[in-house]
Amino acid sequence: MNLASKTPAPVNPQLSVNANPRIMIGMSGGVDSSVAAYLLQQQGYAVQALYMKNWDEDDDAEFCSATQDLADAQAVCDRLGVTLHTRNFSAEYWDQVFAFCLDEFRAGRTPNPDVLCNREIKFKVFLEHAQALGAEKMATGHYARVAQRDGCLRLLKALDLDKDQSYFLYALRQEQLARALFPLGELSKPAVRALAAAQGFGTHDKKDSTGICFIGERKFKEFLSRYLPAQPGNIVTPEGNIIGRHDGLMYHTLGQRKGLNIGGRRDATEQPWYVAAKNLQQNTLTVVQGDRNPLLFSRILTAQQLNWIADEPPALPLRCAAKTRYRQADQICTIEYVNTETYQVHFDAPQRAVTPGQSVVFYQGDECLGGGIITRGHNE
RNA sequence: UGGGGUGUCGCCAAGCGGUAAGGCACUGGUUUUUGAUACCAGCAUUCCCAGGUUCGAAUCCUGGCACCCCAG
Repeated sequence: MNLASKTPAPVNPQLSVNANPRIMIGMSGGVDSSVAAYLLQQQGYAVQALYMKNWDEDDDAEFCSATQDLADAQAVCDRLGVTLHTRNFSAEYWDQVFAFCLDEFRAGRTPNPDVLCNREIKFKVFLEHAQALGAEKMATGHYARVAQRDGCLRLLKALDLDKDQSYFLYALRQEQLARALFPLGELSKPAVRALAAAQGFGTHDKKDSTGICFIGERKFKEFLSRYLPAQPGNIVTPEGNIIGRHDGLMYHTLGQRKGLNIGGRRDATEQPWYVAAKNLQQNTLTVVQGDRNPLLFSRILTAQQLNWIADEPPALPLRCAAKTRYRQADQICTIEYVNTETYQVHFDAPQRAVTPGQSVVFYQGDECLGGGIITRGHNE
């Protein structure tokens, strides 16, 4: 850790609070942010923590888990002698993240709330409050790295490629990265858990949380139906045969199998059915059989709202790699310029379920170049 | 109400006298900080109903009932 040379690790952090850089760690009550806080302290930072509650829970289960998360975060902070602040940014989350997502669902697209949440909440609202509380920098438990290279900050994949979360961070800008630290970027998940156990953190064996950040795991359709009421329509084949009913296009996404309720048919094979397209005008869901069905694949995608981590777009066309979904293996592609707002990505191999509203994120080796929102997948 | 056909899990469907395959759907779990996908597990003591034959019947017989097709 070279940081040690810049800021000699104090024997007792309490004695040098004023001398060391002040940092605010976003704590969720999970093992990752617990260990991140510990590591920052080891590196000599004057650490304070901020627990955010950005969703006013609407059911008891969520309330309980939020309460437990806060208690877990507090326990870790107590152990580290770190002050834990709490803030409720529900209004900001709703306005900057959720309302936009609802609009996207209404438009038949599939938004990624967490990409937005990082840009608008964690690395904006949170950062501003951290600074207001006296911190110079902020940190999170994300698995990603930042490095200075050729005069600007680069976002790099985590060393643990199995946990790499750079996909969710592609929408950040230089000024945000300049204030952010990711202490876990060079550690493996097992190493993080081992550190947590060694420190006696109760979170060391806590199950990783999944689901939309701050909202948590939900039964998707049931959850969304509270905000977007059912709008039943027909499920059709590409030939136009009606073979079922759906409760609303927004409850399904491209490539999805579950929830179609299509059983065996005399006129079809035994393969499962998948969503191939949505038709908003007719309110129909087009489905096809077989997870390798050609109608589920796209060789090209069009993307907008691009963000380049390095601020400037790279020279195009550019051969690089891309992911159209989190945890997907890198896919070789060529990025082509269409106009200032629009780019096309041509994949060497057809991609399954390229979905409007989702993010395409570009990589060159271990560097995340940026990404954008998919507006459509196509083959020519 | 003459002839023919069919009735097995929510759906498709094997079985054809030896003690209920499989797929889809669904449910649960694993993986996963989106939505998905994938993977694993569960899912008919019972075969339209009632009798009968048999050591033994979803499978054979009889009688009902229902649906489909062709004739009316």
